[in-house]
Amino acid sequence: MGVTKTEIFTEQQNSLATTLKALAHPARIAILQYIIKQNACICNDLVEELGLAQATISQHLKELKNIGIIKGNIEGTSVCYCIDENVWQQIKKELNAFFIDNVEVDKCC
Amino acid sequence: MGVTKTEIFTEQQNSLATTLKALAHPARIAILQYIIKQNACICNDLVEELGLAQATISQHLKELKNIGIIKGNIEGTSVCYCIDENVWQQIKKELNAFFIDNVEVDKCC
DNA sequence: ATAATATATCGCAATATTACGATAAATATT
DNA sequence: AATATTTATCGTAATATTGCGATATATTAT
Repeated sequence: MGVTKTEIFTEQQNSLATTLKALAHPARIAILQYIIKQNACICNDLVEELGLAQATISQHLKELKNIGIIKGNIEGTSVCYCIDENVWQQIKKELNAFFIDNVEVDKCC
Repeated sequence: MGVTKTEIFTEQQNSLATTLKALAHPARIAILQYIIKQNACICNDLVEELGLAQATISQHLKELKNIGIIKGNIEGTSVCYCIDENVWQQIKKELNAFFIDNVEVDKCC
C-alpha cells in the first residue's frame, strides 16, 4: 500500500523516525553543514553552493523547517536561515537516548 | 526526476544519509529496540510483536542488514538476528561526528 | 510605477518506498 | 517420504520522494 502504519508504533518511535527521515538526505545534511559553517545563510547561497535548482533547495529547507531544526528570519527580500539550537540539542538528546541508553549489545546468537 | 543526485555530494554526506535512511522508519526502530531488549530474535517474533506481515518484516530486516547494523545467524529453520556491535558503534561515531563536532551553533540572524 | 532580487509554491515526471499475498527454498519433525 | 516451520523473494498496488521549470509573491532599488 505504500503508507507507513504509524498507528502500530509508539509516539517515540514515530517521532524519532520522522526526525531521522528529515535528516536522511545528502542535500539536507549538506545544507545543515553549510549553515553551521557559515552560522547562517540564505537560500540562494545554497543554490550556488550545492548546484541544485532553487525550487529544490527551497523544498529541502522546508523539510528541515518542518522538524524545527532550522528557522528562517525574513531580511528584506531574502530569508536568513540558521540552526534552532533548542531543537538541535533536543534531537541530539533523542538520538543519544536511542544510541547510548541501549548499550547492552553483547550476547549474540 | 525522483532520484537523488549523489554525485554532487561528498562520500561522507552520502554515507550518513544512507545510514539515516535505513534507520528512518518506525518499524525498523522498533525492530532494533526489540533485538536490543531480547539480545536477539527471529523474524517470526517480530511479526507477532509488531503486527506487520512476515514479508514486510523480512524486507525491513533486509534493509537493516544492508547497512550492517544487524546480522543474521542461521539456526535450523530460523534465522537469529542480533546487533553487529562494531557497526553499531561506528554509526554512533558517525552521528556524534555530525552532532557533536558541529557545536558552534550560536550566532543567528 | 517599474524593474530587480529572493523565495515559496504549483504541477509534473521519474523513481523509491511501504505493505502484503503468493510462492519458493531450506531445514526440522513425524 | 510427507508435513510443518521459518524465512526470503517476487510481483503488485498505493503512496511518497526527488528534482525542476514555471509562476506567484514580496521586498528593495531605480
